[in-house]
Amino acid sequence: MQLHNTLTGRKEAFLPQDPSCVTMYVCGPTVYSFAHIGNARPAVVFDVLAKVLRSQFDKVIYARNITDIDDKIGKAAAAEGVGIEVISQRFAQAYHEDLAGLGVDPPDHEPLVTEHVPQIISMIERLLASKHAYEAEGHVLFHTASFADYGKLSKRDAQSLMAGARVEVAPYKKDAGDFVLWKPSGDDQPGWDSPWGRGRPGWHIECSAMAETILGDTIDIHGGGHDLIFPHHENEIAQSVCAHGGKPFSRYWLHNGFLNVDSTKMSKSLGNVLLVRELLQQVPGEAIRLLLMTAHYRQPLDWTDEGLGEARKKLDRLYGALRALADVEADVQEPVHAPFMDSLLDDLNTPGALAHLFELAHEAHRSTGDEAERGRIKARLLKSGALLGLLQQAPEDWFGWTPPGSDQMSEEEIRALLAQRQAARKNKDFAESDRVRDLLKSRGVLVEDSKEGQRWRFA
RNA sequence: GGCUGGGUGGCAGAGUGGUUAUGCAGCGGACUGCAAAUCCGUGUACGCCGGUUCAAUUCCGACCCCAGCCUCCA
Repeated sequence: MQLHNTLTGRKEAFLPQDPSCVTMYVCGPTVYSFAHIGNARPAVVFDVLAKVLRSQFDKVIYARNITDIDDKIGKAAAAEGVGIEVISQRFAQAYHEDLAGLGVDPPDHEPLVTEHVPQIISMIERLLASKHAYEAEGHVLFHTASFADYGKLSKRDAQSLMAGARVEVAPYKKDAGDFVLWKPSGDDQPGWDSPWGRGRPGWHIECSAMAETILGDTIDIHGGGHDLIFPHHENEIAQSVCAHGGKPFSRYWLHNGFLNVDSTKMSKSLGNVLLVRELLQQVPGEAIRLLLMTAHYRQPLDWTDEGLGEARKKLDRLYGALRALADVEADVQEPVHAPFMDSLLDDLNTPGALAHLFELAHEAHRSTGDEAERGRIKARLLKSGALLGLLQQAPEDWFGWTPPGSDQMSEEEIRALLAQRQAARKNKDFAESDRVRDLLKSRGVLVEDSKEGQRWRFA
């Protein structure tokens, strides 16, 4: 398998340190509000990666954290006059619901920052002992000048980074590029007792400590959004490498590209933030998932209504092929479609893989008569789809999807009208037949006549 | 300014030193009572300018645009 490694800027053969077990850590959400579609992209990308890895290796340990202590959470809690755990639990649960709606499997581990404070403190103590960190005015800071490789991941020159920092530099920092490991908490802020007084962890140390706790000193893959390369991942490397006596932190770094909405960055001020849960009210989650895979994971992705409509049509096409194979059993012996797999093994090329899936759909419609061949095609479609987290529901369920709470016709009503139309057609009363079809169409129900009889689906 | 990644047919979006991406849309045909679905056929696409090469969209260089990061952010 080939993966693009941000650390080297190249595609490389992926070889885990333990050939029988892959370890992967992905930065998860800070739970202070509902997940938007941009949050969904890494979740889906690394879900696909996990599925592909599981198909190639005996064991995969995938950890994705939840940041449940953060000033934004504190702010939201203060605004409602509740404890931070009320906010973080509410939105962590919402996050789980939203991802389930997108067919994202839970990771093997989902560590909470609040449950790893002792490990965080331990790591900071080690960094202080080895002089990579220093205490100042109740804070503990990481001294970036103490780590020669600082800037390697983001390809930034450490000297110019520190010299060129434009932000106002806190007076207690030795160097502008130093970052906080521990900060003091006021009485009205959440905090934990520590050797440096009551306080709370800085953002970057959390991931280092949780990855260490769950996956060990050196992990195989670390993932996250492109925007996290600097400073978050750069800082994680500095902390972990220095706390582990120079051992590498992550061997491969993977970053997904950003998602724009109508060619514009999503932002609250522009009012174009699309929440996953709102989209799930409008279209099937599978369509959202597929749209997130239509561009290569490292490329930027522009989210548009047109794109979402196309994603639905693509699934109509794929489920249409499965429906055409409804009468045959999938051949369990048949492996995943080979060209499809090759695409995925080439740095997770989902657009290429999807193209091969469409070629299979074409084959499905062309193959007639040869039962065994059709059974193999069906198996390849289903097994390949499973790797992407697609095509796992019954075609009739896909075509019968309606938005929650919509006033669409019930299946009984539709069936009754179809029976009426069938009777009219039998009598060659095509005026009546077309009247019923138009009536259904006006209610969003499209009717098709196939050799197996009438079929319908919601528009 | 520094760093990173891009500019592909009407749209979306892969890929490749010489041969079909794929999907949607369009056009012609088949099938159909008519449709839909499906099938068959159909598009002289690779930012600009040089260079290397028998051959470049694909490699190299310059240029022009675009996006992201450099500050919390997936």
